[in-house]
Amino acid sequence: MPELPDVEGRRRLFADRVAGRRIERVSAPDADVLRNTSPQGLGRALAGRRFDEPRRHGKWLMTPTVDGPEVVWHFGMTGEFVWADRGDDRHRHDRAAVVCDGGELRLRMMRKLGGVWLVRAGEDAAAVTGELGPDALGISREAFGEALAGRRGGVKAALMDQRVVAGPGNLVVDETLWHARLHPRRRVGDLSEGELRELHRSLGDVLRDAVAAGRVPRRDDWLTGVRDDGSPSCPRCGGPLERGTVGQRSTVWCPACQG
DNA sequence: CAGGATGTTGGGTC
DNA sequence: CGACCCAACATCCT
Repeated sequence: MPELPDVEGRRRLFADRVAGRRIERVSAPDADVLRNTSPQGLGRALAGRRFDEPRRHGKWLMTPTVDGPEVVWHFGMTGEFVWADRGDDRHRHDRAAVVCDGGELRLRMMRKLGGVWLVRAGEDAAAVTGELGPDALGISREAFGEALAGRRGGVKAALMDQRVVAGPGNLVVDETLWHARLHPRRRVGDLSEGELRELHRSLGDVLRDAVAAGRVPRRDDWLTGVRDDGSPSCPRCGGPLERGTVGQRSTVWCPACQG
């Protein structure tokens, strides 16, 4: 699930339940999800410290400790946080846990595509995340225009590129293009000023509603609610939706609405 | 059994 | 360098 709204939901869980807690130790039955450290290394770096307020950039979550190192999380396609009582039975996909006073934070992740990184004080989380464009949530019309300026490829590929704007994933991008009535294969350079404005507005609408839901919601009046149907119909015009591959990703769009 | 799934990286080509 | 394509990663589901 994890696209920007899903990661924002995890950030909120962390802020509500984990920030301020004293860290006792780390356990990682699947040590390979710790990408640049070991269970022992992470435990030594964190034990005795307290988590500070988390922040998010795109699909990345940064959870600093007070005056100490920070932990950087990426959820891949299947990762989530679970706040559990200490010692509760582990789910088979609980890959790592940070044991705190009063509970433990689990990283539950079926496919191990995400991971956990340790960023020591003085190091830069950007070395882990790589280059990221401006966060897509609340991005201004001006910053959005600058991010897309000079792009020669298709609009779906551009919005999926985390170096252009950070946060949108496959579902959010399809949803945004459907809201904006733009075909996913349109070239960025061919979009009119009005179409760019509509694209920016749609991205904001989709992200705002999804963030409020704490995840990308399945809604009957959105593409998300029908895109997995056998023969999906457009929630707007009722016509048949089309499926294909755009920008190397499975894509759904309405051939009647999206010109 | 084959193929696909909300993500990213690293390789290669033009 | 930019755009695009593919394979790989790990696991479950249809």
